[in-house]
Amino acid sequence: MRTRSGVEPDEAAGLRADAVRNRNRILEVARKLFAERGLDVPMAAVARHAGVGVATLYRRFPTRESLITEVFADQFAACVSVVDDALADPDPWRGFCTVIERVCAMQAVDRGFSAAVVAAFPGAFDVEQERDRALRGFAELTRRAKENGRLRADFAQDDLTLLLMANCGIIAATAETAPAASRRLVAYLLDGLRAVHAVPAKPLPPPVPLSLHEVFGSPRP
Amino acid sequence: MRTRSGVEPDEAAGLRADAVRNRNRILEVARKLFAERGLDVPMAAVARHAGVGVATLYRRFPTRESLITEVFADQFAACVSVVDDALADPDPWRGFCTVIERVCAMQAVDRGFSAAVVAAFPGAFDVEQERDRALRGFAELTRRAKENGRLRADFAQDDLTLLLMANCGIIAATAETAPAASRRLVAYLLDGLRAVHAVPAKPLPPPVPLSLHEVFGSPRP
DNA sequence: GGTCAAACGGACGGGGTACTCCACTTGGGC
DNA sequence: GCCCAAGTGGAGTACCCCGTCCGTTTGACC
Repeated sequence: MRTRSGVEPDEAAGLRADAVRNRNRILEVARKLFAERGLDVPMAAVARHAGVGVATLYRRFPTRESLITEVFADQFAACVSVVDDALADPDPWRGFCTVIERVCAMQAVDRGFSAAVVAAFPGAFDVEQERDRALRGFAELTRRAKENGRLRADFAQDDLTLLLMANCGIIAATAETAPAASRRLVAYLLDGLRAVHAVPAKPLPPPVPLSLHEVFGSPRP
Repeated sequence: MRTRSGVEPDEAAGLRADAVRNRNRILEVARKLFAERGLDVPMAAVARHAGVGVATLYRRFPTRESLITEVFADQFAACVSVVDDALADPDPWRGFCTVIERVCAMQAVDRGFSAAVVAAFPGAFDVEQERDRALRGFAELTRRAKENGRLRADFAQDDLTLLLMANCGIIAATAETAPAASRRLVAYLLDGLRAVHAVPAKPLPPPVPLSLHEVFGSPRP
């Protein structure tokens, strides 16, 4: 798993020593606040908790999104490697389940990450790139799992998004029980996603094309 | 289904004619705005669209919650009768499915109602009472459906809440496609809820006690 | 140690929302 | 038609949040 700890490689290059220190404190604090309270923590609160003026925060991260994408870069990278691991599993169905279980679990312990996954900023180069890579990998995984006969054939790519949105809903409405609640939802869903050879239930309603960032598209006239 | 149209029975009693008129316009407008934009529409916006001063709005509905509960009273009542209908169905599993499908569909066409169901204000006499009645009916329904062997035995009461929260998550993250997306989620979930006689999947994680209003419990220090 | 660009912090203007106050208007009983 | 309590609208207050500006401090290179 690729990580960002150690000497900051790229973004912090050329910064003065105190600036790097502050930058790290900001990221650390933001990570914690986002995890606890979600993505709409006031910028001023982040600055205050980091023991830093707002100006410093804004100089390092001109927009809230830039802060968010940097904060969750590790987690997004982790998602990619979750998919990679799963692709290495000889049992594609087990791999498929693992991906969903692990990503949902990551969402459950971090309100901010949960929301970030669903919002999934267009324009954040890094994130977009990694997301696409993860999605391609996941597509391959579903292909194999269907071929293998364990995943129902009418599963659509966009159903992953559906699932993550649903999980996000549970996490948003839930406090310390989020992980347990999420696990239970996931268990039901995975059960619904199995190709059962018993009586097939009614045919599935048609798949829905879902972009991971149409959250921003809600009309506010 | 009990409805509130016609001459306002209780809440509007003793009001002057123009006051009643304004009250209705407020409710009408609020219903539309909540449905489109969710529950956090500014009170001033409601007043403006209703062609009324803010003071008028606040005199009739001192708190936002009082407005919300009044606006969605019909829908909550409709939920009760959905459950009642389902209890009348000789096939308890079909009844069970119908309840979930219909309530989720109601959520899907109304962002505000979707959020209101999950928030489900403690202290709103009416709503609390109706909710409990609906929950009791639903409990009876699940009992019968399990006895009948079509609903998996490890289904817990609180799983309904889980399901509604998940559905709410999809609706919040989705625009005009909400109903279609919701239908698909529900189909998967109901499939996962069936008692399949084929290979049983892994045992379910333990049930989670969920109150329908712990949304307000998120700590903000 | 001296220099200076980089970095800093807090004050500030702009915009938005919740809720109240008060001078004016009006419905409806007489 | 008169009267007055009920009703009304909009201005006003008190927040909270975003993002910038500017006078001051400090790290790093000489």
